[in-house]
Amino acid sequence: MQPTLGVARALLGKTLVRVRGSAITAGRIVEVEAYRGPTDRAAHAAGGRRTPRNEVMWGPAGQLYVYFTYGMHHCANVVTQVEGRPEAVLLRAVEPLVGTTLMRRRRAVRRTVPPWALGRGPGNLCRAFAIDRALNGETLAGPRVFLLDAPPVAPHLVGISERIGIDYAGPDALRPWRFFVKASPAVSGPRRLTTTPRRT
DNA sequence: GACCGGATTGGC
DNA sequence: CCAATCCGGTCC
Repeated sequence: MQPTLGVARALLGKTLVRVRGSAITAGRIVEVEAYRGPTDRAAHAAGGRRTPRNEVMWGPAGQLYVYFTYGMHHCANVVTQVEGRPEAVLLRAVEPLVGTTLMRRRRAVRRTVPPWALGRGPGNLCRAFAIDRALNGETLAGPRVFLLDAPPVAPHLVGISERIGIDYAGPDALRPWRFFVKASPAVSGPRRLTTTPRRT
């Protein structure tokens, strides 16, 4: 089983596809973050916490872990390890490829918002792709959500930084577990690098 | 059962 | 900088 940092890195460039009835949206994953089980204070499974909300994280790899936060946003993760080992990769941004009109309607944004911004940020991504808790535990090989494989993004094109929005995590807030495609306009948050890209 | 704060976002 | 707006986690 590939380590979660490797999965995160490998997810960059792949296409996320969402099918709902006849409606199809798809986008290229350009920003992700790794969250690693009990020892990661930023993770929902920090300290070994196992609750109804994060139960899917404790399950096998290849499922979607979707949670609701700030009273209004959903965040989607890919579970990455075997049962009993709660690690996941948060999908933070995609570049829309298919269904931009539908994404715009779901987002309910003004026409001045450019297409490349429709999947920028974890909450916006979920809204554009109609991902909510109904998809928590959904397999990523299923009819409603799946990934299309793609060659890895070349290391020199990948930025690495601290994860966003986890200041409460103490020293773990500094871990360089965010990966993004440097050239993509759809990347959310700062592009400052804390680490030089390397093999993972 | 109460209380606190969030893996966010957009507007001022 | 800050409000929005529910829910989950924690502790009583």
